[in-house]
Amino acid sequence: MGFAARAEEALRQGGGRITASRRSLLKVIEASARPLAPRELHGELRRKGVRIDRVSVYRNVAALLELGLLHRVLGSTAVRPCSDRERRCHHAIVCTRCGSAREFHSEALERALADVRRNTRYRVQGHLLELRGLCRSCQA
Amino acid sequence: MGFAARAEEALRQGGGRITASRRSLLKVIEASARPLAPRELHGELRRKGVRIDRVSVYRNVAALLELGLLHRVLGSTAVRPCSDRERRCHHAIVCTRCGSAREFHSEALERALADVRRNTRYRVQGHLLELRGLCRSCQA
DNA sequence: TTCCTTGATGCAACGATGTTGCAATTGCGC
DNA sequence: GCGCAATTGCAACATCGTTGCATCAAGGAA
Repeated sequence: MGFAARAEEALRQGGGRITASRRSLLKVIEASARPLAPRELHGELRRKGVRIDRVSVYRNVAALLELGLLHRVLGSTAVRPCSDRERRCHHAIVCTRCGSAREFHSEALERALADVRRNTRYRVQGHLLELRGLCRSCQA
Repeated sequence: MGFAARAEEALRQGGGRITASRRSLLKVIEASARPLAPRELHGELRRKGVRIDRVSVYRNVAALLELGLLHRVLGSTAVRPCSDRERRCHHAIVCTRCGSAREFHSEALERALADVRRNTRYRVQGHLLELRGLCRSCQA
């Protein structure tokens, strides 16, 4: 199931409504190969002729983050759809040139993190992890 | 060598000058147990009677980041001193309650990251990693 | 289909944060 | 001390995100 469809379902289940602007927003997020910041989302929508206020973009992005449907790229306000099978711990690698993102999962990494968790005096609640690099096509 | 001393040395080597406000800023950063955002640094300095403009705080923080003397906490503008032995790859764990930060190093983690690096089609350039949790005293 | 409730939107105003240009100041090598 | 250039302070500006409130419209009920 695509991101937009999943999001609509989740919004509905939370007592939300599916408006035209919302649908357009979800479509833009789904269609983008790279994470987009609220202002970029707004610009993209306007370019497409969708008349939507930037406030609504902010509010919708906030709602989608709240529902766990979006991830925020570390150190930026850009967001991207969470992977479909979100239960496992996923991390992302973001292209420093074009901004495209891919999620990955590594058992070894999970084990190493669990290790760190055990060896610290902190009570670990979570972690932020993101790789940076050049994607396949940007390596040319 | 403390952070302030290291920073003064690095600034001097880069052709910089050591002004009174700079010295105070470095002292505040060094003395703080937790990462501070520019506006917090400014507030702290004013509270101490140091007359400094917020613009100067921004410019100095930028310079120190540029020199690799400060780290920025992920997802915030707060900064903290880099560890003295900065050559090894260090990561931080930040207390979600009081904001205090500790650096840590894990061989297993490094190995796991190297593993991920090998298994992706991206040409990895770097990574962002930070743990979140409760420090010893905030667990009470 | 039409009505009605209430969530969603647009607008305007505001607040916080960070930046830039420029004149005045001051560190520091001479 | 002197003078150059780095640094600072000030003011104005740009960006980004938020809030209050009146209006609109989604979608369930009749």
